[in-house]
Amino acid sequence: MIDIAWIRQRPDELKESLVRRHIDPSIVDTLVALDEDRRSKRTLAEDKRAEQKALGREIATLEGDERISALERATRLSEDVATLTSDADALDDEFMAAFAPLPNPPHESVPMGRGEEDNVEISRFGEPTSFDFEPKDHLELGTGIIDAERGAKVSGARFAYLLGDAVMMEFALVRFALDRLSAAGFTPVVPPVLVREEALFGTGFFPDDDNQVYQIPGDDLYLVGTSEVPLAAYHGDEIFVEEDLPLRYAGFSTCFRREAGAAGRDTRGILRVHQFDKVEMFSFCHPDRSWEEHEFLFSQEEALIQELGIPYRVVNVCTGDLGASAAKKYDVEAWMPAQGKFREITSCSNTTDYQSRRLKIRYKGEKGNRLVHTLNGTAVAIGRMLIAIMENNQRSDGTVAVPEALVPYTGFEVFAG
RNA sequence: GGAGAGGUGGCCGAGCGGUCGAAGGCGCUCGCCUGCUAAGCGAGUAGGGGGUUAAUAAGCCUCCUCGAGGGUUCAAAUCCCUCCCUCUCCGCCA
Repeated sequence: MIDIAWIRQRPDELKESLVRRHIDPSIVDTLVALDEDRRSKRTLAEDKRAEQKALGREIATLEGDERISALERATRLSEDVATLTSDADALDDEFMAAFAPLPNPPHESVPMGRGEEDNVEISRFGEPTSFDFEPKDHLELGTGIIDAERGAKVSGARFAYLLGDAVMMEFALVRFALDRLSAAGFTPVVPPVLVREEALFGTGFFPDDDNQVYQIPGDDLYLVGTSEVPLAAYHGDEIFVEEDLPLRYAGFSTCFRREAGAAGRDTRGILRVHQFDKVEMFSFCHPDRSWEEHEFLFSQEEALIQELGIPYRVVNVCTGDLGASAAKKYDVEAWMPAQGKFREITSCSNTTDYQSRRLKIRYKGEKGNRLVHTLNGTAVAIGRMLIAIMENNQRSDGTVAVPEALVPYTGFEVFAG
């Protein structure tokens, strides 16, 4: 959720930011009018309520006829307060329903664009891997350690079993990421993956993306698509001491995504599945320093991929491809030899105060309590990283070389499907 | 799953229908005092919304919040209902 002050003080600026995101800016005029309306209604209701409270106090001191006539007046007042209040509430609801979905204004450095194709490449690392043989894809390489067929039998499409060395690789990657991130000041966390609706609303996934989320109907719980959700909500409704910022966490969790609307896309292998594990960075940071923090998180992200030796490029995600909560986002796209393409493998966002406002996460500063900024970035998305490693490090005999940095964690240097 | 107890400010804890956003204590902040420290004295110390203002400076006015949401009442922290959470005992369990 954005700051209401935008509506009141800088409506034109807000319109511009909506235009950049290809959203009809006329909503702003509606909201300005609605906002004035609701405030004047609220004032009316509050004045009447103040009157009621004053009379109530008086009644306590009255006796006899005086009391009786005061009670009569109070009854009428009470009715007035009830109607005025419910009118004001209705206007508030109407306003919030239109206001809450407004997306975070993009940072000035975010490129204009409609969709993924307009993201702007800003850097590259390494060279796309070349082979003197026909490279295989991860399924061919992992016939015995990635079982998508039985995954489908048991759970349906987009589910897979990981076995044997693939599992060892997963835990090696997790431990590798956690070790590096701990050293950089991140606290490792294993969060709950089943959360209440408020956590999803607070992080901006609801109401916009609710069709991507698995629900547990009997218990009013939802399976998270990323540990960003429980990590952000972890400090919900809290007020930090300014000196404690930034607070950095590295969450490990399974992630569940319905992938609604992705039917037919990336159906082969484990690139796009309903369930995968991921190490995610999350930071609660001082609002004046969130852009530095964004670069910092991203540098951690790059350091991990570089150490694993995967060729990649970085894109600055354009306005049309940015989620509602992000003011800016970098995606890392790893080179996928079997596809001959760069594919998204991690992403790193500054959501500024969009989440903290909804989740009420503040710090106590000299000028009073202010909202913190929150940021998130993928450290390692296991499935996709596994694909990148297998496909880039494959050898002509169908085996895969373990990246040097991972060998201390796997205990083996080569594996085969 | 069964039985019981409870959720009040940074913390402890009183209040059980009106003058209570809330006694008292601890902690913290500022000041005073004191060779230093400790002790002592005085003042202050929840969050949020709206209004006033050039101002998300101070101040002032006002509303909301005593786990959440409903209800009763002229009036609710206090009474009733639902839900959430915590604790104790029993059962079950990785």
